[in-house]
Amino acid sequence: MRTRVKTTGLAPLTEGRRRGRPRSAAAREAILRAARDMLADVGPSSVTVEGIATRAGVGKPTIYRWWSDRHAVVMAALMDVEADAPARAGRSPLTQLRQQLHAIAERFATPTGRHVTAMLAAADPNSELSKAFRNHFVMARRAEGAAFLRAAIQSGELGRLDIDVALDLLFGAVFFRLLMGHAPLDSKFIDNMFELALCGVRRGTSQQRNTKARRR
Amino acid sequence: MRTRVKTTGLAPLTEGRRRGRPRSAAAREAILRAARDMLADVGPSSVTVEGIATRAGVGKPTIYRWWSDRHAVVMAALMDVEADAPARAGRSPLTQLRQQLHAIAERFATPTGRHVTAMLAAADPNSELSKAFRNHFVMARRAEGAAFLRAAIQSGELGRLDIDVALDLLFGAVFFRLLMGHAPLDSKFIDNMFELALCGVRRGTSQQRNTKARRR
Amino acid sequence: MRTRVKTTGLAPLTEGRRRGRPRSAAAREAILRAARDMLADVGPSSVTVEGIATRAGVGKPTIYRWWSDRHAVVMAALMDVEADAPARAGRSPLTQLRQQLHAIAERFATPTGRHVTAMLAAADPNSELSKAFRNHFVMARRAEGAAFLRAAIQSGELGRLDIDVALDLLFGAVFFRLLMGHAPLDSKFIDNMFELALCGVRRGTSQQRNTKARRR
Amino acid sequence: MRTRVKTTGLAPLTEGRRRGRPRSAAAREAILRAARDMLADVGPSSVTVEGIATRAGVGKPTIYRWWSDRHAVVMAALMDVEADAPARAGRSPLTQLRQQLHAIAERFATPTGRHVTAMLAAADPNSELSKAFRNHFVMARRAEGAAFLRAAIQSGELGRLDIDVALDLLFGAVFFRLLMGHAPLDSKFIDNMFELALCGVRRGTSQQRNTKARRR
DNA sequence: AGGTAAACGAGACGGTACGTCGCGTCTTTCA
DNA sequence: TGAAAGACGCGACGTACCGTCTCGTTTACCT
Repeated sequence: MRTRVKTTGLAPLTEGRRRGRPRSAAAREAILRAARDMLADVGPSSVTVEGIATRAGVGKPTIYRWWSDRHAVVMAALMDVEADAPARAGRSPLTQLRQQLHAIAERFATPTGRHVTAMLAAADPNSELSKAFRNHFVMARRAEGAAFLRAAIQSGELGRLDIDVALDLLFGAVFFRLLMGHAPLDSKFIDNMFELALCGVRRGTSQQRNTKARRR
Repeated sequence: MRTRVKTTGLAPLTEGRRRGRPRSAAAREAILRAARDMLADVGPSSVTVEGIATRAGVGKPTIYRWWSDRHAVVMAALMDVEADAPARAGRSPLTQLRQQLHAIAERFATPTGRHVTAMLAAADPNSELSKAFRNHFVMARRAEGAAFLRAAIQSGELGRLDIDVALDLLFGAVFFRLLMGHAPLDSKFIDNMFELALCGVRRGTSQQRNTKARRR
Repeated sequence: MRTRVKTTGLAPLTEGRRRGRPRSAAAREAILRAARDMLADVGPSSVTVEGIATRAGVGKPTIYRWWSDRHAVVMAALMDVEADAPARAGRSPLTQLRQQLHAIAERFATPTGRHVTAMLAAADPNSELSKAFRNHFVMARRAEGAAFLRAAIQSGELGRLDIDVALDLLFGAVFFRLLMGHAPLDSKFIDNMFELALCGVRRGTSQQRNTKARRR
Repeated sequence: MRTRVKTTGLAPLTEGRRRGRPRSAAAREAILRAARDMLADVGPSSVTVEGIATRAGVGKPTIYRWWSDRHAVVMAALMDVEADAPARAGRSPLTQLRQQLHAIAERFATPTGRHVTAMLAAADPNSELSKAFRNHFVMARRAEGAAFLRAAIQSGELGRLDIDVALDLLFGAVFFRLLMGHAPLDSKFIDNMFELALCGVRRGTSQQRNTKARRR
């Protein structure tokens, strides 16, 4: 039989040592590297399977052995950006959360970041891959953010609030600027936005300071 | 010379009566109608120029006379969705703003709405058409929202705040759920999100009342 | 009614003075001139109606007012090559015939001549226009040749022979070399061919004399 | 690299076993068969690549892998008519030559024969393909005829003559009637033409007999 | 001298076919 | 037996011309 499991480029061919020549991990890496390079040049919708194959010095069928279709390869290539988020050692949970938002903004403000955003929006929202993609890029961060928020509530920095709603406010604002591009996604915006979103449930005196700082 | 101005389907060939046979507005309409119909069926990336031409009873070159490529036609078709604006006759500016957010959520929750969102994110962010597209769909609403916010501040319903930041919080949260799909974009969410975003700058006691009133 | 007589570019719009603006003979000439120029550049199959119209500074419909389709215009343009027939003032009818063959060879050896030959062969053999074309170019010459042959028989230069057959031999040989291009269509060939074709029915001793005389 | 050798449908992809999937000879045959069928229906200028592809159950690009453009495919299809030349077992070389001319006339008098003639004349006379085409169809026969003529001279049936000139007379006459269509290309014409062309260099008594037979 | 009807240039129209590109599959040979 | 090479069927792309159809303008004739 010819059919073979597609690993979607995520799982590392476990399943207990097959017979015959093993799949070339080198080929897989070359493919991803080529795809990443091309993405940087031309954007996701202009990356072609044939282009990747040529650039990676690989046959097209080898690509299709690992991924089910063009979309999947491109997504995999985008997922492969370095794992970032080097464990911000901040003071308070709230400060850590704010720093995280800054980091995200920086990360996605690059051309590649734009491509990721584009793929996020363009893909069939119901596909398994698309979900994995969203999960990998956004929801994982959002989960981090949730931890910070919970910690802040625990520590008394914040009053009671719906964590999901708060996260969507914060992350939404960031990605909205990213997608629309109507105004710069700079650190000032993040601070202001952060402040406004949470000022109603803030405890302590940092509130006033920040509110002043925000004034233009 | 052969080259001719593409009007990007927006401008109506003004510039003072050209020579030769005028372009057929009927053909243009038929094209857009056909494109819109196909969009509803299959999604933006599966709409083909040949399909549109056939369905509209139009030659392919006529399509390319009006728009420069496939992308442009599809965008134009999506822009053509009825201008809605149901003239929310709300009480206070803040209520009106909240109702607007509900309306947007409803609108974009449809398949066509998803398509619009996909195109918004997928298109080359620097292209003229893409900007027009974003402007037409999102920024126009955002501008409406800005008016409500200003009115609310004027009327004393809200304290001082940075309007741009507030808008990106509100709209960002809506589109974030739309894109990520990690949680439902229901009216409860919108109320809660609205509440949290503005609770820090709210005046009076309307807070509790609104939250209850919105329950269905 | 809109329909109008196509004159096939031959008849000069007689039929008793129509009303309205008369057709512009200048436009007609410009069209033919443009077509002829383009023929010389690129060959019959690459001459386009749009090209002619542009080059002649004329609208396409004006072309179609005079001729029914592309083919007809091109043919008309080819027909328009000057009527030549330099009135060979030869001695004997046979010499005149031979000189005629030389003249034809010279005429058709040009690029335009090749184009004429191509059209001769390529056109639908049953169309009216195609017949007129063949008639104009080849059969008219052949008729001239027939006269020479008849005169030669009358004068006793030639014995009895089937004139049609003899003409097809002579003209066929010329056009065969023209089309096939396997060997040069030079004057030596024509002399030799002429000699061989008729040597069986020749009277007198003119045979040797002619062969020598023709040497260059 | 993407570019690939076009074999012009003549050479059989030899050159020492290429890598990758070999070109499908079956597809090539199907293409030619489809093209030949369509030629019989509609004539060379109405045969379309898309039509061939559909009829042959083949993708358009496959056609362009074998031939460079429409023209080349049609020519190849015409070349593919069965190799004929049923080895005329005649008596004398001269009789064999005459029979050959009859055979040619018969062959080219069919619609397909007309198409061949049309292509012969219409194609760019300098292209490689065009030369091959002429060679295949006409010059190969002419070479056969040359052999007959040489044999006839050797055997004393004919006196000395320029073989090239004689061949162009004979073949020219046949193709002239074919192209011009001013008179039927029947067997009587061929006999008469044959007689007249060679009567001057004929030996023996067959001359008179034939000459009488020719009279109408 | 003015009307008026046809021809004019320009160029958009519905079509058809072109030749190309990319998809995802298949069939070879090579390592 | 996996991988490179690359041909395959498919189908859409964007372009070139075809021959027809408006447009607004020009030009000669005919009151």
